[in-house]
Amino acid sequence: MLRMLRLSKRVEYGLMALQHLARRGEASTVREISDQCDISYDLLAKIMQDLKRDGMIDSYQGVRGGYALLMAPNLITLTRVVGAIEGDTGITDCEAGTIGCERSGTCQIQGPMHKLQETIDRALSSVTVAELL
Amino acid sequence: MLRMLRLSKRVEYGLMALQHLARRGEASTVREISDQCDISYDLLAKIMQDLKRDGMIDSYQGVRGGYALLMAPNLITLTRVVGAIEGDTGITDCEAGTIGCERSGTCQIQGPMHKLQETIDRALSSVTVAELL
DNA sequence: CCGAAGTAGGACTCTTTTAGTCCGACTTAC
DNA sequence: GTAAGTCGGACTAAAAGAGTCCTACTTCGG
Repeated sequence: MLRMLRLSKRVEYGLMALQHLARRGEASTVREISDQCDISYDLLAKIMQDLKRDGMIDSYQGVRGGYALLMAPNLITLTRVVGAIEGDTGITDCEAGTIGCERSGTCQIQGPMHKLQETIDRALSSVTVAELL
Repeated sequence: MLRMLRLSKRVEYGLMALQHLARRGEASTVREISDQCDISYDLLAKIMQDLKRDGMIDSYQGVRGGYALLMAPNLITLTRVVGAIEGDTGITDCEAGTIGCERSGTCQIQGPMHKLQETIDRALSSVTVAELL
């Protein structure tokens, strides 16, 4: 019913996958992870590509290929995972900073919303993959 | 483009309306607020009803009617506004607690997500309408 | 050098949520 | 009794989210 203020499934799946990689010390295939975590293979495959593009994991192609962590789990913040998978987010249009909010002249809640945004960012950056283990 | 982890427009509008009511000491009509804040009249009308149902504002019907604050601005938390307008929210399906997450047996990130949820709740309850003035 | 097991990635489709509109009813001051 | 309000249901349109499909390209092992 409600989706506001919610993490996307893709971010959830990304976190699960990172957790899996961190627990297992070595590389895993998408199939392995999608089976164990019960996630759609195709969907997870895309997410892994996003995470790789960001640089927090690396990929090995061909048979016997897979993905492996490239950073220490305690250095991978939730902020970074969200950024890698979804691009920049923000509590409001303003904060997301995509296109200028057309109400910016009249809007009287920008300041407080900005402060709230900072608080939430702090919350997100305080959680790392290490916390998931 | 992106809506994840974002406040809904309805919550934004609700906050603007509450701010308006708090600044003006007396009752305002929906029309007044929707004009000044540049919000769709029909949409805002619905939101005001939600806020009233919650008890943070009261309504006066008939000509010369309108809405007025029923609580001190510093007692109206963002948590409460979100609750009044959207019902319960949560960072994940689990946390929203609507229906049991079908992955609850396998899911390995519940615990940490719960902690994150608490942090975000704390952030939301630390902001009140008084901060918007 | 071929095939199986991988990753890479574009283009879709289906569903849910959000935002916003429309309309008719009820209430009350003048 | 009518104009200016709130009340509230039903509806539509647009966008985001979740997931699928299909065709490459890469590489190990026989």
